Amino acid sequence: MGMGRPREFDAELALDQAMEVFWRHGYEGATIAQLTEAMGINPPSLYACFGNKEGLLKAALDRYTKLRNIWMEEVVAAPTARAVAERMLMGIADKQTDPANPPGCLLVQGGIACGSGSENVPFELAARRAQNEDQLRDRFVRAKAEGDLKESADPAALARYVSAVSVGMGVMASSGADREALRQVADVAVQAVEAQSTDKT
Amino acid sequence: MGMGRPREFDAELALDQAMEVFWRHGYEGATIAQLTEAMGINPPSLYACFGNKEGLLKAALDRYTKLRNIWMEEVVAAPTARAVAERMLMGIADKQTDPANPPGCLLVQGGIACGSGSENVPFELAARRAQNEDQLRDRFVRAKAEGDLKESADPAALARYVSAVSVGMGVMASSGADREALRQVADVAVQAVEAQSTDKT
DNA sequence: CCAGATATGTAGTGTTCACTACAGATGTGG
DNA sequence: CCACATCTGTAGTGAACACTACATATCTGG
Repeated sequence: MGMGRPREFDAELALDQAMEVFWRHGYEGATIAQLTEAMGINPPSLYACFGNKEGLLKAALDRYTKLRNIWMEEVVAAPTARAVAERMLMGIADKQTDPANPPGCLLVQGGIACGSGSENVPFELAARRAQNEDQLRDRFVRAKAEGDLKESADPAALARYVSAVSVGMGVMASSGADREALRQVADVAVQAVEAQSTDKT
Repeated sequence: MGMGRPREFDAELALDQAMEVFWRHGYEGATIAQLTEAMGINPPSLYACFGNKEGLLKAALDRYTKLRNIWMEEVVAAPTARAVAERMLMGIADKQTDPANPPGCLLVQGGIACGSGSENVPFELAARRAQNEDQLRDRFVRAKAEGDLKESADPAALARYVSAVSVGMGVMASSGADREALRQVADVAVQAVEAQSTDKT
């Protein structure tokens, strides 16, 4: 009972290429031909390794959120709620206009609305955005407990707000907004968090 | 030279139905079969009237933005920059969760990323979102001239910010956020505009 | 070096897509 | 009532899609 022929491509590297195609064209707009060409493999290799197109997307999303979560750890490590929001939104402004990647955010570009055979793709993306929002909410809950946020502040609402702004910035980035424009948005957005904070020093 | 057989369907009514299909499934996710069924016509009638699928989308967008601009007139008629932002974002929260329409905003759901034959669809949507942003900017320029906004305020950045928040809210609505959740986001968001205002009475 | 197992490349499969040819229906102008 | 113009319904068209059958190649365990 041998172990069979080993695969000739690097799955993670191939995933990075697939990720970029989904990022640029969305789930439905990305074709298997584009994906296989970008990945440098043929369709049978893709299907053997990832099951089907949706499986490939999920694998790409796993990789994307994994890297993103590492960054989010740094974000929520900021000392105050205001600093968290600033670090998050300024970082988003930079990342979404990084020329190394397509503009915007994969969790939005991947597919907000889909056709009748792919209804769970938007659902899948939304679930991963919600994870992000939960991390923010937990951090803001702590900020409130620490007296960093006002007693009247609603941590869940604040987290939803920051999440909404970052999504909106992503859409703007994908339609051509440059880094400076996004930073200005982030700068204004942070002031709402500041308004909910206690120490405005 | 006769005038030919008159069309048997109401073009505006048919457009409303097509709009809803694009709104729910996006440009690429919407099929001609779904569109014609919703519109109550057959493909040749669609093509005779709107040219092709993209022409139909543009016609639907024209109708959408026309109705939206009427509403935007009411929004910018609010007395202060803060009131404009509040009226806009609270209205967005309500409209994007109106059960009479699909959730979210057609200018986002229509297609943020598209495949290789439809690159100008996202561009088209972005152009219409930019119109909206311009209306806000003009209003905020006026607010600054009237001393309603601080001297340090950047009307263009504020308009971009409000626009970004509304887009983010739209994405959230399409992924299940209810009206109350969106109103909370709007409430927080308005505070950033308030922070740029002079009279905080 | 052989048997079993898995990967690869070529070359398709059936299905669905946007779009249309065509014939018949329904109007207007003379 | 006739010539002409436009609409409508039926029934497709070729192209592109996600996906796969199959023969071949390359590994491991014995």
